[in-house]
Amino acid sequence: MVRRGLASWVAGRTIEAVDVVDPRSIRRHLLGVEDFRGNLEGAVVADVVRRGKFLWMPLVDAEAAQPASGVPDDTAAASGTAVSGAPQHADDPGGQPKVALMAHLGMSGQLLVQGNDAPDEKHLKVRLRLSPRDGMPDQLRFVDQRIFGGMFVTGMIPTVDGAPGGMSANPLPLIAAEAAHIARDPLDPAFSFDLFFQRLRRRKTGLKRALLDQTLVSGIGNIYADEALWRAQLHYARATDTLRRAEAERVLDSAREVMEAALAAGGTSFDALYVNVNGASGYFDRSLNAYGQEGKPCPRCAAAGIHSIIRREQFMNRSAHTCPVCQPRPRNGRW
DNA sequence: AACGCGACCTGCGAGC
DNA sequence: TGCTCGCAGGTCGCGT
Repeated sequence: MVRRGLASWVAGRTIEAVDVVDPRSIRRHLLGVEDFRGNLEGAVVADVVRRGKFLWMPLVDAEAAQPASGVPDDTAAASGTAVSGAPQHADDPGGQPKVALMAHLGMSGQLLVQGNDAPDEKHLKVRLRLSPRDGMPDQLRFVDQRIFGGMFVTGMIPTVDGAPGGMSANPLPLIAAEAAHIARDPLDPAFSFDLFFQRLRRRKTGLKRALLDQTLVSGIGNIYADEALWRAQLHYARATDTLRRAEAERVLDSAREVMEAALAAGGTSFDALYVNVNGASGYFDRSLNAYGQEGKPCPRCAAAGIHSIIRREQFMNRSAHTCPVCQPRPRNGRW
């Protein structure tokens, strides 16, 4: 929903100019702000791809544009090997993408498509001026209150499994190098439950810890984890090596439901395109059953006429919210 | 391999 | 009223 919306606005358009309003948001681009701009200006956005909380835009050269420069040699070489043999991108005027503009939205980041007359947002960090297109605003803005997120340019490398790198309309078996260590998220069509379950069972850890490990499954943060566990009626400390297949399916299905509900609420709330990986505050306000509900009745138990109060515990320097009745703590690390 | 923890950053609410 | 303080979140990197 989020990514699809963005792609329809920006894919195929040239980045004509880049304003870095706050260089702190370019922190992870090691070659600096000037190199960041140099890589983007003149490039064409080929697509918008998402994996977990990373969202990137593969870039191709405009036919008359200067080649991108300043990309580290190792990533350039890696992407070079990927080019041969990969299928040609249908809408790609300049060959296979070698680099991508990466955005991580962190906690509070947003990508906004805005017209030139829209006033700057208070926390505007980066402004991309796009080539004009009829009926569409001309700016893509990165807005971030807390600077947990950021933008940078990274190389494109082949995916390990040969499947598309992430969720996209025009998938290529390439992935932005900085996201290559991130597992597919449960909404990705190429997500493999079998692979996930196999790796989960081999872990000797607790279920929530595993859900938060982005190298095992991505897109699930503290809030989604608590909500998914509540829906699946599983405790956060449940040992992963005792988890039955049906239980793992249940918690993943629950995570999908939570993610979809949050994305649906977040992707449609503004006229201008509004992207916020955290999901809509509206969704959080209305639909949370466990997270942040300490001291309130468990909705499921209440519906069954049972009195039970959501409990909050310290966990991983964060918090874990559970219903003591319908998410009982496992005994002996087992059930 | 698993895991804990500090750092990063800023708005907000609690407490004084 | 105005101040300080602690907390919240995702990710990374380091130490164990």
